[in-house]
Amino acid sequence: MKIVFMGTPDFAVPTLEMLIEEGHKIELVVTQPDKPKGRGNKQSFSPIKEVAIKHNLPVGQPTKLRNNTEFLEIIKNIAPDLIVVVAFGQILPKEILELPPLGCINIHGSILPKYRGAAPIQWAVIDGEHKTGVTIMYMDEGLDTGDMLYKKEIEILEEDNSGTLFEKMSELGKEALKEALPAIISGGKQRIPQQHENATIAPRITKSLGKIDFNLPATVISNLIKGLYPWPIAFIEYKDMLIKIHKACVVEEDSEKRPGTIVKVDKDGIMVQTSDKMLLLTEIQVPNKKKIAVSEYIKGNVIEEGYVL
RNA sequence: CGCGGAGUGGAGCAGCAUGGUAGCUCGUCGGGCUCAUAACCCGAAGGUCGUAGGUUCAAAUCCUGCCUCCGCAA
Repeated sequence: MKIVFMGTPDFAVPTLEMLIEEGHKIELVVTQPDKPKGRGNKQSFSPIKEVAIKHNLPVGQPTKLRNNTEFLEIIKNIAPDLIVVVAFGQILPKEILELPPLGCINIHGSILPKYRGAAPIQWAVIDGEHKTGVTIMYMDEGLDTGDMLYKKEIEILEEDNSGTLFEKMSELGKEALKEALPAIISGGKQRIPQQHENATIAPRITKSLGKIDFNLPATVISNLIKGLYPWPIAFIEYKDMLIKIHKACVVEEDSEKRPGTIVKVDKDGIMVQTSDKMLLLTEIQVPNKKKIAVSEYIKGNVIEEGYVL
């Protein structure tokens, strides 16, 4: 069986490695073009490209797929039986979707039809969901609207953030696909249409989401901080400084001060009043510096108690 | 040539424009107070100020090269 794999970030890596280990013939690995990255703008490969190179697999990096006849020809010549797409970052045009006899399969990071779109994992954390999962689905022309085939759930723990959940779910996605593969190869008899009326959208995360509003309840803010970790990181404005908040926890106490008031600063962290309880900021980052525990930061810097954020 | 920041006792920082005894907070060690303590008081140890040169009577501080680290943007 000939497979074309499309994917880009770390999230897709376990799945690609699984397909290789299972002995499937990967005819082509498609990933996003190399981009200048890091200090000095050095060119860098996507994690998926790294894996492809390691296994001597051919790599394709089209800038766009839509109206790209050249790339379409390449795929046609390969004549894949199946295309597997994991966090690829581009919409597949109809011509490609219709090409493989076994279809185009996608691993999506939510229990569809909830959280369709670019950032399902982050939004599940931000919304304070207690569980989420992955869905294996047949792709169609819509945004994560295709027929479903298999699901696998996972609990979102108190200590989870988007980063930890990403790691767990990339493994979960791999397992789900592994388990669903026999059904896919046999022709996909169990297509389950989505209940479109229950769909919700998880749009791309932007930095501006990260501004913390202390007029919200502590739990909501805590979820936001966890959902935006490890990127783009929630932040506060303190005296003309943007301070990123990497980690924080809810404290079950109410100081009855105005929301946003810095109630106390010590080695445990920065205690801030919210609309209900208090939030203890424990790991922060000031401009041009790396992230640091508050207990370290206050050894040489001052955070003013009583200041209102 | 993407933009920018930084290298000072174990940690986090100040000092540098106006060169001249190396300072602060924390930690460590010793002692004291206390029923007790991560609290408080007293004391101590610990630094070739990244590196190589230059200017100078004198350089953490001014000049030049080099090394290393970090943040942002994507």
